[in-house]
Amino acid sequence: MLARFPGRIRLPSMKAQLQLLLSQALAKLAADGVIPSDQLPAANIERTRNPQHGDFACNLALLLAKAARKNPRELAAHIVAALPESPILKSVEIAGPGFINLFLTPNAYHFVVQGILEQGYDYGRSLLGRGKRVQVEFVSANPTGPLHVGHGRGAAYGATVADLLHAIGFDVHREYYVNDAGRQMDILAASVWLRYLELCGESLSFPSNGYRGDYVWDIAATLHRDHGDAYRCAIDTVFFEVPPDEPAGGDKEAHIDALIGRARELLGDNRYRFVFELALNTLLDDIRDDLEQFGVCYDEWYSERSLTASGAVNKAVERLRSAGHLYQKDGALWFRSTAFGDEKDRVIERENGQTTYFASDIAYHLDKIERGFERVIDVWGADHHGYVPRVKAALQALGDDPSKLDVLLVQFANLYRAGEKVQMSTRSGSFVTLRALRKEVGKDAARFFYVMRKCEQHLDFDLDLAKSRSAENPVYYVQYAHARISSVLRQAAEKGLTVEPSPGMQNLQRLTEEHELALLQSLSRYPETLEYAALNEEPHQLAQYLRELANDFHTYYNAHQFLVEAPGLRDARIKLILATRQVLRNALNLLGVSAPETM
RNA sequence: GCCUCUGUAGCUCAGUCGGAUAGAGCAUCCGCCUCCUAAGCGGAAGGUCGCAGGUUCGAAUCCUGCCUGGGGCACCA
Repeated sequence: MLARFPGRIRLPSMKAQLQLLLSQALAKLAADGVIPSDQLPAANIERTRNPQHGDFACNLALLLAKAARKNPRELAAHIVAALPESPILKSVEIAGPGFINLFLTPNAYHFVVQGILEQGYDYGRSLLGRGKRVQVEFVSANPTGPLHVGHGRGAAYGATVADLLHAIGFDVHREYYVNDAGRQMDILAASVWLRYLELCGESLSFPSNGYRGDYVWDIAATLHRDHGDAYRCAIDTVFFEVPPDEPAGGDKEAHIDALIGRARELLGDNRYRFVFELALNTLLDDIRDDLEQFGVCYDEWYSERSLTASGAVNKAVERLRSAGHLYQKDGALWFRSTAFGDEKDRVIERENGQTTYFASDIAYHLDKIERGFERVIDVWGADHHGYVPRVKAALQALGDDPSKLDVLLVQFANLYRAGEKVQMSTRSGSFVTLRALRKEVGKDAARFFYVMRKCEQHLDFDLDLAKSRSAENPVYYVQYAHARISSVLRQAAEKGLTVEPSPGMQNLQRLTEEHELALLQSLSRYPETLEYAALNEEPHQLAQYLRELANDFHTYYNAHQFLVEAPGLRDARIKLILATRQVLRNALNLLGVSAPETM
């Protein structure tokens, strides 16, 4: 669905047009021998903060002065002289130590409105990524319980990064790695079975290390409703010779492991498998549904178990072995990851013969590379950061380029209600689920708030603010701008005022008010903002931009009437706000936030 | 102890891979609706960019050291 590859040729953005002019100037100077022709720098320009410095400023002369053996101002004069003519360039000035300040014509901005109206949904999108294949793996929470608010941040962040990359022309593959193997899943299966036994009327002491959430009861109830006593065993046989639990002075791990073993033994393979699958599928369905309602979709759900079944894990282990990176110690099989920068070696296969989670992960990442992704992005919780060096070490040991893998670490999100931090703990089961958060603040606010901060920042999520229908709430603020424009357009239609269908330039030249120029300037910034946000995996840049754009619009709204008598000016203003609405839509859409027509 | 993220206005945070006078939103104070949604707008005030050195034309940004806070250092996933 989202894999649709952008087909339409887009106009270069305002910034790209200027950069082209500057690189042409540089090429000319290089040909004339004014500057060294080797390693020409990219023609970087930036928006100025001070309008007296023009619309864009360029520091090329400062950067090249040394290599050209000229003083910066002199070199700047050469660059300016070499600049080709352009209809968007009004004037050029050399300022300060050697900055080249570029002043644009009013028409340059009027072209922007025209471009937005012509390109619509595609405005801001580009082909920069050249269809390069990128995989983005995110959330990948264990299906041992519903998603909580921490996963929510990874979901919003990962989905937005993927959408941003797609928007600038990458071929993006979104993937969820399902940890459907391993001990945690067995603990879940055992927990469900024990709750089921309780529903059958058995009384028992629930293991301290088992899963205690209500959803475990729900799955057990399903099992009991559909299958009656078919999975029931006498409680004495279940706990017979099981080592004591922690509260009874024993070891909780040994206790739960023994219970898992007993479940397998008493139920037999088929019946155990059934309980296990019921639990897994119920939770996976729940997670899938949860994410879907959060506007987060995947191209693939990749099963950890399939890696073992297909022999991929063994293959990865064998490749490491034959390359001489494995050794035996203390009965276990170790990977010498320290040879590739990790701080200690890691176990691949445990003493009991089972491969570790790490072994699966090596196989998984090897598989990602083998599937032909030129770039692999993993979005992990920051608590997993210690895991990065060993995965990269494995890729390197296998002869792959570890720099293809980019691990983005997302810091924790704390919820605040009435100024107080909401206490959460997995152990007590008191964590807040993503579903509950969505129900409380809505999808739009949740998506927006999650990506408002850069991912390495701890996020303080103010629930009251997210719910408030006021100007302080950035989501409402931005959405309100969209609704306001829609409202104006409705009234224009009611009054029978039509907009010229052609996005022609004539009337746009009437846009000369200060507020209009500010709005035009913001609209022109959208493509470069999107590109920057995507390349740096920083959705918050887009959120920030939306607030600024909405602010420019609200200011304009308060200062001027749009539906004025003069038809030419009215047409121009309507086009301007139409363009504004389009950009608001495009950006909100990329963040997974709706753009309402009314509020 | 080691690794990692963080420290910018009273609070929450931006700051475009080194640029010109460090920005925004809250909160505080002062203003703006007979007018397209006041869920809005304008203005004022607010700063030793954690601290100390270094790199250079130029540092909130890069390097080193120290301090503060979060997280991580399993034959768990």
